[in-house]
Amino acid sequence: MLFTKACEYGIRSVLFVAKQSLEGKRSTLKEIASEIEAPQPFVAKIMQQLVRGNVVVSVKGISGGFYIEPSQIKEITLTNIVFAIDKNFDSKLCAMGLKECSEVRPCPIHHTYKAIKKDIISMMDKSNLIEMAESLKNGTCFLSNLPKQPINNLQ
Amino acid sequence: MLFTKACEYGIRSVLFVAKQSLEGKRSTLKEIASEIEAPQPFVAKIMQQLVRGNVVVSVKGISGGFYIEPSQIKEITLTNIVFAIDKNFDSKLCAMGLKECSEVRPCPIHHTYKAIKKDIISMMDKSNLIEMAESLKNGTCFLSNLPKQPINNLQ
DNA sequence: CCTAAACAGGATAAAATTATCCTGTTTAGT
DNA sequence: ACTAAACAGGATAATTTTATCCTGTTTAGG
Repeated sequence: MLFTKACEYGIRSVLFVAKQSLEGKRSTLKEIASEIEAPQPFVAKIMQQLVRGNVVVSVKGISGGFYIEPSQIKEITLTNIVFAIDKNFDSKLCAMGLKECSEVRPCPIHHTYKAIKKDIISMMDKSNLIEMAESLKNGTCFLSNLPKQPINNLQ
Repeated sequence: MLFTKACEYGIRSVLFVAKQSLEGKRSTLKEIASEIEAPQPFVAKIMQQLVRGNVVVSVKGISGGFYIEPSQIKEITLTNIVFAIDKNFDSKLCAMGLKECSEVRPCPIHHTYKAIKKDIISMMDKSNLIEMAESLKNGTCFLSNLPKQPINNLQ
Protein backbone atom coordinates (compact mmCIF):
# COMPACT_ATOMS: atom_id res chain seq x y z
CA MET A 1 0.00 0.00 0.00
CA LEU A 2 1.56 3.22 -1.14
CA PHE A 3 -0.65 5.61 0.83
CA THR A 4 -2.29 5.30 4.24
CA LYS A 5 -6.06 5.18 4.38
CA ALA A 6 -6.05 8.74 5.68
CA CYS A 7 -4.12 9.81 2.59
CA GLU A 8 -6.45 7.92 0.28
CA TYR A 9 -9.49 9.61 1.82
CA GLY A 10 -7.64 12.93 1.76
CA ILE A 11 -6.80 12.69 -1.93
CA ARG A 12 -10.34 11.75 -2.84
CA SER A 13 -11.75 14.55 -0.66
CA VAL A 14 -9.51 17.18 -2.20
CA LEU A 15 -10.35 16.01 -5.70
CA PHE A 16 -14.05 16.30 -4.99
CA VAL A 17 -13.66 19.73 -3.40
CA ALA A 18 -11.56 20.86 -6.36
CA LYS A 19 -14.14 19.70 -8.86
CA GLN A 20 -16.91 21.47 -6.96
CA SER A 21 -14.77 24.60 -6.59
CA LEU A 22 -14.37 24.76 -10.36
CA GLU A 23 -18.15 25.13 -10.46
CA GLY A 24 -18.10 27.77 -7.74
CA LYS A 25 -19.55 25.42 -5.11
CA ARG A 26 -18.43 24.88 -1.55
CA SER A 27 -18.57 21.32 -0.22
CA THR A 28 -19.74 20.36 3.23
CA LEU A 29 -18.26 17.51 5.23
CA LYS A 30 -21.48 15.60 4.74
CA GLU A 31 -21.29 15.94 0.96
CA ILE A 32 -17.60 15.00 0.85
CA ALA A 33 -17.97 11.93 3.07
CA SER A 34 -21.01 10.78 1.14
CA GLU A 35 -19.35 11.31 -2.24
CA ILE A 36 -16.14 9.46 -1.36
CA GLU A 37 -17.91 6.83 0.75
CA ALA A 38 -15.82 7.37 3.86
CA PRO A 39 -16.76 7.90 7.53
CA GLN A 40 -17.66 11.52 8.10
CA PRO A 41 -15.88 12.04 11.45
CA PHE A 42 -12.65 10.65 10.02
CA VAL A 43 -12.96 12.81 6.93
CA ALA A 44 -13.47 15.75 9.29
CA LYS A 45 -10.10 15.10 10.92
CA ILE A 46 -8.39 14.79 7.56
CA MET A 47 -9.97 18.00 6.27
CA GLN A 48 -8.65 19.78 9.36
CA GLN A 49 -5.13 18.72 8.43
CA LEU A 50 -5.66 19.87 4.87
CA VAL A 51 -6.87 23.25 6.10
CA ARG A 52 -3.84 23.61 8.38
CA GLY A 53 -1.64 22.59 5.44
CA ASN A 54 -3.20 25.31 3.27
CA VAL A 55 -4.48 22.83 0.70
CA VAL A 56 -8.14 23.74 1.19
CA VAL A 57 -9.95 26.65 2.82
CA SER A 58 -12.78 26.19 5.29
CA VAL A 59 -15.65 28.52 6.00
CA LYS A 60 -17.59 28.12 9.22
CA GLY A 61 -21.24 28.73 9.84
CA ILE A 62 -24.36 28.19 7.84
CA SER A 63 -23.68 27.93 4.10
CA GLY A 64 -20.03 27.28 4.96
CA GLY A 65 -17.94 24.38 3.81
CA PHE A 66 -14.63 23.69 2.08
CA TYR A 67 -13.31 25.08 -1.17
CA ILE A 68 -10.12 25.76 -3.09
CA GLU A 69 -9.47 29.09 -4.75
CA PRO A 70 -9.82 28.25 -8.47
CA SER A 71 -6.57 30.09 -9.25
CA GLN A 72 -4.83 27.79 -6.71
CA ILE A 73 -6.12 24.53 -8.13
CA LYS A 74 -3.41 24.29 -10.76
CA GLU A 75 -0.69 24.81 -8.13
CA ILE A 76 -1.64 21.83 -5.96
CA THR A 77 -0.17 18.37 -6.51
CA LEU A 78 -0.54 14.95 -4.91
CA THR A 79 2.70 15.67 -3.06
CA ASN A 80 1.11 18.67 -1.35
CA ILE A 81 -1.93 16.66 -0.32
CA VAL A 82 -0.04 13.64 0.96
CA PHE A 83 2.49 15.64 2.98
CA ALA A 84 -0.26 17.71 4.57
CA ILE A 85 -1.82 14.52 5.92
CA ASP A 86 1.10 12.18 6.47
CA LYS A 87 4.15 13.98 7.83
CA ASN A 88 5.95 10.65 7.80
CA PHE A 89 5.44 10.01 4.12
CA ASP A 90 8.97 10.02 2.96
CA SER A 91 9.82 8.12 -0.14
CA LYS A 92 13.48 8.56 0.72
CA LEU A 93 13.21 5.69 3.18
CA CYS A 94 14.78 2.33 2.44
CA ALA A 95 12.43 -0.37 1.14
CA MET A 96 13.87 -2.78 3.69
CA GLY A 97 13.70 -0.36 6.60
CA LEU A 98 17.43 0.19 7.03
CA LYS A 99 18.27 3.44 8.75
CA GLU A 100 21.66 3.82 7.11
CA CYS A 101 20.83 2.73 3.58
CA SER A 102 22.64 5.03 1.16
CA GLU A 103 24.66 5.18 -2.03
CA VAL A 104 27.83 4.25 -0.16
CA ARG A 105 26.15 1.63 2.01
CA PRO A 106 23.23 0.35 -0.02
CA CYS A 107 20.76 -2.35 0.95
CA PRO A 108 20.39 -5.22 -1.53
CA ILE A 109 17.58 -3.51 -3.43
CA HIS A 110 18.69 0.08 -3.00
CA HIS A 111 19.44 0.78 -6.65
CA THR A 112 16.31 -0.77 -8.10
CA TYR A 113 14.10 0.81 -5.49
CA LYS A 114 15.72 4.18 -6.01
CA ALA A 115 14.43 4.24 -9.58
CA ILE A 116 10.95 3.36 -8.41
CA LYS A 117 10.96 6.04 -5.71
CA LYS A 118 11.95 8.55 -8.36
CA ASP A 119 8.98 7.46 -10.47
CA ILE A 120 6.63 7.74 -7.52
CA ILE A 121 7.78 11.24 -6.61
CA SER A 122 7.67 12.27 -10.25
CA MET A 123 4.15 10.91 -10.56
CA MET A 124 3.09 12.75 -7.40
CA ASP A 125 4.65 16.02 -8.50
CA LYS A 126 3.11 15.82 -11.94
CA SER A 127 -0.38 14.93 -10.71
CA ASN A 128 -1.83 18.38 -10.41
CA LEU A 129 -5.31 19.03 -9.20
CA ILE A 130 -6.56 20.99 -12.18
CA GLU A 131 -6.06 18.18 -14.67
CA MET A 132 -7.55 15.59 -12.36
CA ALA A 133 -10.51 17.76 -11.39
CA GLU A 134 -11.25 18.51 -15.04
CA SER A 135 -11.07 14.85 -15.97
CA LEU A 136 -13.58 14.18 -13.23
CA LYS A 137 -15.86 16.84 -14.70
CA ASN A 138 -15.40 15.38 -18.20
CA GLY A 139 -16.28 11.96 -16.91
CA THR A 140 -13.02 10.45 -18.15
CA CYS A 141 -12.20 9.33 -14.63
CA PHE A 142 -14.09 8.60 -11.42
CA LEU A 143 -13.98 9.10 -7.68
CA SER A 144 -16.64 6.76 -6.43
CA ASN A 145 -17.94 3.30 -6.98
CA LEU A 146 -20.90 2.56 -9.18
CA PRO A 147 -24.21 2.87 -7.34
CA LYS A 148 -25.42 -0.47 -6.05
CA GLN A 149 -28.89 -0.03 -7.51
CA PRO A 150 -28.29 1.26 -11.03
CA ILE A 151 -30.56 4.20 -11.78
CA ASN A 152 -32.51 3.68 -14.95
CA ASN A 153 -32.86 7.14 -16.42
CA LEU A 154 -35.05 5.92 -19.22
CA GLN A 155 -38.05 5.09 -17.06
CA MET B 1 5.89 2.80 2.84
CA LEU B 2 5.92 0.06 0.26
CA PHE B 3 6.27 -2.90 2.64
CA THR B 4 4.95 -3.46 6.15
CA LYS B 5 7.46 -3.71 8.98
CA ALA B 6 6.85 -7.45 9.07
CA CYS B 7 7.82 -7.67 5.39
CA GLU B 8 10.90 -5.55 5.93
CA TYR B 9 12.06 -7.79 8.77
CA GLY B 10 11.14 -10.84 6.70
CA ILE B 11 13.15 -9.75 3.68
CA ARG B 12 16.19 -8.99 5.81
CA SER B 13 15.87 -12.27 7.68
CA VAL B 14 15.65 -14.31 4.50
CA LEU B 15 18.63 -12.51 2.99
CA PHE B 16 20.71 -13.27 6.06
CA VAL B 17 19.62 -16.91 6.12
CA ALA B 18 20.37 -17.20 2.39
CA LYS B 19 23.84 -15.77 2.82
CA GLN B 20 24.58 -18.15 5.69
CA SER B 21 23.11 -21.07 3.75
CA LEU B 22 25.54 -20.40 0.89
CA GLU B 23 28.26 -21.07 3.45
CA GLY B 24 26.52 -24.21 4.68
CA LYS B 25 25.45 -22.62 7.96
CA ARG B 26 22.08 -22.73 9.65
CA SER B 27 20.89 -19.58 11.40
CA THR B 28 19.14 -19.48 14.74
CA LEU B 29 16.44 -16.98 15.62
CA LYS B 30 18.85 -15.31 18.00
CA GLU B 31 21.44 -14.83 15.27
CA ILE B 32 18.89 -13.56 12.76
CA ALA B 33 17.28 -11.07 15.15
CA SER B 34 20.65 -9.83 16.28
CA GLU B 35 21.96 -9.47 12.73
CA ILE B 36 18.96 -7.58 11.41
CA GLU B 37 18.43 -5.62 14.64
CA ALA B 38 14.80 -6.62 15.11
CA PRO B 39 12.88 -7.99 18.11
CA GLN B 40 13.45 -11.73 18.37
CA PRO B 41 9.84 -12.79 19.22
CA PHE B 42 8.51 -10.82 16.27
CA VAL B 43 11.11 -12.29 13.96
CA ALA B 44 10.06 -15.71 15.29
CA LYS B 45 6.49 -15.12 14.10
CA ILE B 46 7.67 -13.95 10.72
CA MET B 47 9.98 -16.95 10.29
CA GLN B 48 7.02 -19.22 11.04
CA GLN B 49 5.14 -17.66 8.14
CA LEU B 50 8.16 -18.07 5.89
CA VAL B 51 8.42 -21.73 6.86
CA ARG B 52 4.73 -22.29 6.14
CA GLY B 53 5.21 -20.46 2.83
CA ASN B 54 8.08 -22.80 1.91
CA VAL B 55 10.58 -19.97 1.64
CA VAL B 56 12.86 -21.29 4.38
CA VAL B 57 13.23 -24.62 6.14
CA SER B 58 13.38 -24.96 9.90
CA VAL B 59 15.09 -27.64 11.94
CA LYS B 60 14.08 -28.13 15.55
CA GLY B 61 16.23 -29.18 18.42
CA ILE B 62 19.79 -28.53 19.43
CA SER B 63 21.96 -27.39 16.52
CA GLY B 64 18.76 -26.62 14.64
CA GLY B 65 17.86 -23.36 12.98
CA PHE B 66 16.74 -22.00 9.64
CA TYR B 67 18.26 -22.54 6.22
CA ILE B 68 17.48 -22.52 2.52
CA GLU B 69 18.50 -25.34 0.24
CA PRO B 70 21.33 -23.79 -1.83
CA SER B 71 19.80 -25.11 -5.05
CA GLN B 72 16.59 -23.27 -4.12
CA ILE B 73 18.20 -19.91 -3.45
CA LYS B 74 18.15 -18.86 -7.08
CA GLU B 75 14.44 -19.67 -7.39
CA ILE B 76 13.27 -17.32 -4.63
CA THR B 77 12.35 -13.70 -5.31
CA LEU B 78 11.15 -10.75 -3.24
CA THR B 79 7.65 -11.55 -4.47
CA ASN B 80 7.79 -14.98 -2.84
CA ILE B 81 8.99 -13.52 0.46
CA VAL B 82 6.49 -10.69 0.59
CA PHE B 83 3.48 -12.82 -0.30
CA ALA B 84 4.43 -15.43 2.30
CA ILE B 85 4.26 -12.74 4.99
CA ASP B 86 1.63 -10.32 3.76
CA LYS B 87 -1.29 -12.10 2.09
CA ASN B 88 -2.82 -8.68 1.51
CA PHE B 89 0.09 -7.33 -0.44
CA ASP B 90 -1.55 -6.76 -3.73
CA SER B 91 -0.14 -4.17 -6.00
CA LYS B 92 -3.27 -4.42 -8.10
CA LEU B 93 -5.08 -2.20 -5.61
CA CYS B 94 -5.94 1.37 -6.50
CA ALA B 95 -3.63 4.05 -5.11
CA MET B 96 -6.66 5.97 -3.92
CA GLY B 97 -8.39 3.01 -2.35
CA LEU B 98 -11.26 2.71 -4.83
CA LYS B 99 -12.78 -0.75 -4.98
CA GLU B 100 -13.92 -0.47 -8.56
CA CYS B 101 -10.93 1.26 -10.10
CA SER B 102 -10.26 -0.29 -13.50
CA GLU B 103 -9.40 0.42 -17.10
CA VAL B 104 -13.00 1.23 -17.92
CA ARG B 105 -13.63 3.16 -14.73
CA PRO B 106 -10.23 4.58 -13.72
CA CYS B 107 -9.46 6.77 -10.75
CA PRO B 108 -7.69 10.06 -11.53
CA ILE B 109 -4.22 8.54 -11.17
CA HIS B 110 -5.00 5.05 -12.42
CA HIS B 111 -2.84 5.20 -15.55
CA THR B 112 0.23 6.74 -13.96
CA TYR B 113 0.06 4.45 -10.98
CA LYS B 114 -0.42 1.43 -13.19
CA ALA B 115 3.02 2.02 -14.69
CA ILE B 116 4.56 2.31 -11.25
CA LYS B 117 2.88 -0.88 -10.03
CA LYS B 118 4.29 -2.66 -13.06
CA ASP B 119 7.77 -1.43 -12.13
CA ILE B 120 7.34 -2.54 -8.55
CA ILE B 121 6.23 -6.04 -9.50
CA SER B 122 8.96 -6.26 -12.09
CA MET B 123 11.52 -5.22 -9.50
CA MET B 124 10.20 -7.75 -7.03
CA ASP B 125 10.18 -10.56 -9.57
CA LYS B 126 13.70 -9.75 -10.73
CA SER B 127 15.16 -9.48 -7.22
CA ASN B 128 16.26 -13.03 -6.72
CA LEU B 129 17.89 -14.25 -3.59
CA ILE B 130 21.05 -15.63 -5.10
CA GLU B 131 22.22 -12.33 -6.52
CA MET B 132 21.38 -10.44 -3.37
CA ALA B 133 22.96 -13.01 -1.06
CA GLU B 134 26.13 -13.03 -3.13
CA SER B 135 26.34 -9.25 -3.11
CA LEU B 136 26.07 -9.42 0.65
CA LYS B 137 28.95 -11.88 0.73
CA ASN B 138 31.02 -9.69 -1.63
CA GLY B 139 30.39 -6.71 0.58
CA THR B 140 28.85 -4.69 -2.25
CA CYS B 141 25.68 -4.26 -0.24
CA PHE B 142 24.63 -4.39 3.40
CA LEU B 143 21.93 -5.67 5.70
CA SER B 144 22.67 -3.90 8.95
CA ASN B 145 23.67 -0.53 10.24
CA LEU B 146 27.24 0.37 11.02
CA PRO B 147 28.28 -0.66 14.52
CA LYS B 148 27.94 2.21 16.98
CA GLN B 149 31.45 1.74 18.35
CA PRO B 150 33.63 1.26 15.26
CA ILE B 151 35.99 -1.66 15.70
CA ASN B 152 39.53 -0.64 15.04
CA ASN B 153 41.10 -3.71 13.49
CA LEU B 154 44.53 -2.15 13.39
CA GLN B 155 45.04 -2.11 17.11
C1' DC C 1 16.87 -41.35 29.12
C1' DC C 2 17.98 -36.76 30.57
C1' DT C 3 19.16 -32.22 29.51
C1' DA C 4 19.60 -28.10 27.11
C1' DA C 5 19.04 -25.68 22.81
C1' DA C 6 16.11 -24.66 19.38
C1' DC C 7 11.54 -23.98 16.73
C1' DA C 8 5.95 -23.89 17.02
C1' DG C 9 2.01 -21.83 18.20
C1' DG C 10 -1.67 -19.96 21.11
C1' DA C 11 -2.59 -16.10 24.10
C1' DT C 12 -1.76 -11.62 25.49
C1' DA C 13 0.07 -6.78 25.54
C1' DA C 14 1.57 -2.39 23.48
C1' DA C 15 1.52 0.92 19.91
C1' DA C 16 -0.21 2.94 15.84
C1' DT C 17 -3.91 3.81 12.86
C1' DT C 18 -8.58 4.38 12.01
C1' DA C 19 -12.98 5.84 13.60
C1' DT C 20 -16.31 8.18 16.78
C1' DC C 21 -18.12 11.39 20.25
C1' DC C 22 -18.94 15.59 22.38
C1' DT C 23 -18.57 20.32 23.23
C1' DG C 24 -17.27 24.75 21.42
C1' DT C 25 -17.13 28.49 18.00
C1' DT C 26 -18.59 30.76 13.85
C1' DT C 27 -22.06 32.72 10.90
C1' DA C 28 -26.27 33.48 7.68
C1' DG C 29 -30.80 34.32 8.11
C1' DT C 30 -34.68 35.51 10.63
C1' DA D 1 -30.66 38.34 19.81
C1' DC D 2 -31.87 33.59 18.44
C1' DT D 3 -31.47 29.56 15.82
C1' DA D 4 -29.68 26.15 12.98
C1' DA D 5 -25.95 24.69 9.99
C1' DA D 6 -21.38 24.12 9.61
C1' DC D 7 -16.28 23.59 10.96
C1' DA D 8 -12.61 22.95 15.13
C1' DG D 9 -10.53 20.31 18.28
C1' DG D 10 -9.91 17.54 22.46
C1' DA D 11 -11.04 13.04 24.28
C1' DT D 12 -12.19 8.43 23.67
C1' DA D 13 -13.06 3.88 21.36
C1' DA D 14 -12.20 0.18 17.96
C1' DT D 15 -9.22 -2.08 14.96
C1' DT D 16 -4.93 -3.43 13.06
C1' DT D 17 -0.19 -3.99 13.39
C1' DT D 18 3.68 -4.79 16.06
C1' DA D 19 5.71 -6.98 19.88
C1' DT D 20 5.98 -10.22 23.88
C1' DC D 21 5.06 -14.25 26.84
C1' DC D 22 4.51 -18.89 27.95
C1' DT D 23 4.06 -23.62 27.26
C1' DG D 24 4.85 -27.46 24.19
C1' DT D 25 7.54 -30.34 20.96
C1' DT D 26 11.75 -31.77 18.76
C1' DT D 27 16.44 -33.39 18.83
C1' DA D 28 21.74 -33.82 19.48
C1' DG D 29 24.73 -35.20 22.80
C1' DG D 30 26.21 -36.91 27.04
